Amino acid sequence: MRRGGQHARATRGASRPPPLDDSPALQAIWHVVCTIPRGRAATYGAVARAAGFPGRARQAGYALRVAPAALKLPWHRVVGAGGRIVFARSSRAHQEQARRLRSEGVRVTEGRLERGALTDLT
DNA sequence: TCGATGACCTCTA
DNA sequence: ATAGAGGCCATCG
Repeated sequence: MRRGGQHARATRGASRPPPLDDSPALQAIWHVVCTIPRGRAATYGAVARAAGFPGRARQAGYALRVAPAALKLPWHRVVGAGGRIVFARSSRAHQEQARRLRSEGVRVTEGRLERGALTDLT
């Protein structure tokens, strides 16, 4: 992928945690997403943490965003803190995510998942 | 190089 | 419950 054709190799400072744009990092996140059991959901933060990137929830979202459709990830099982669907209520993605979750037996009301649907991946 | 922009989170008030 | 401030970091113009 590498959307803009930009190439970013370089400066892997040993001072900072490993960069996310490395394929292994993306795969680690994608893998974690695959481990979320059917009928449950995990937050972006939990996914990032489980993949070895605590505090980088935002990057978990990025990983999902750039994930090849061919991977067929259960992306709908990843939600915002507190079990909130992050997409705008009016958006197509929001409805699609709610639809998929409900089809797995998860109750979704007003963009919120029922308490208990969340798993911390620990 | 910089500033803005996100499928985000946590803490305070 | 809502709002703001900080923090995080890859991408893009």
